[in-house]
Amino acid sequence: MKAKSKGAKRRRTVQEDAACQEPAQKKDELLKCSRRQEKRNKESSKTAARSTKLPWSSKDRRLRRLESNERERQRMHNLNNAFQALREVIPHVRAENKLSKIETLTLAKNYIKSLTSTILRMSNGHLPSAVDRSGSGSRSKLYEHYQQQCGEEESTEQLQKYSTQIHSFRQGS
DNA sequence: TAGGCCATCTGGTCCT
DNA sequence: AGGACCAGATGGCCTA
Repeated sequence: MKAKSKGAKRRRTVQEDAACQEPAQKKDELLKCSRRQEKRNKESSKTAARSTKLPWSSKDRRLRRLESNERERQRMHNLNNAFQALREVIPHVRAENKLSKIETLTLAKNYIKSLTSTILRMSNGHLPSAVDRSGSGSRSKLYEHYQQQCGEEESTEQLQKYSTQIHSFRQGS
């Protein structure tokens, strides 16, 4: 896996896009900006035609769109914070090798499985705090849930799988 | 330079 | 009705 040592990067916002109109822009940048602008104009004329019945003026729509964008940006930032928090509780990963989102989720899933399997092995499948007292037997809910998720044969392989994965992430980075 | 990863914008749909 | 959520599109940055 690649090392992720990217600096802070941020896509231009619509407001910042206005700078694209500067004559000093490089040729390809101008092309990209104008293409984007063109697409936006096409989209906005499409939506304008579609929503002629709506009570919003085009100025209002624009304003509401900008507010929406801001909320969406905030939402994605929150999501990224959650990803970061998750990265920080997965052990054996060096901080400078930032896990991608998919790696984080995959590793977290296998980490949870390996922990569950370890707990069950250490407790022989009988956890006093997790015993189902409804009368369905002595097996813990944790054990039952785990078997539903993993199946019998997988339960002993999780730790190995997790270690292998960590190893490969570290090597690839 | 291609490919991976990511941020942002956007419109549609769901939920409160 | 309005905000949250989602997925697709787009383009920037970085590395091999």
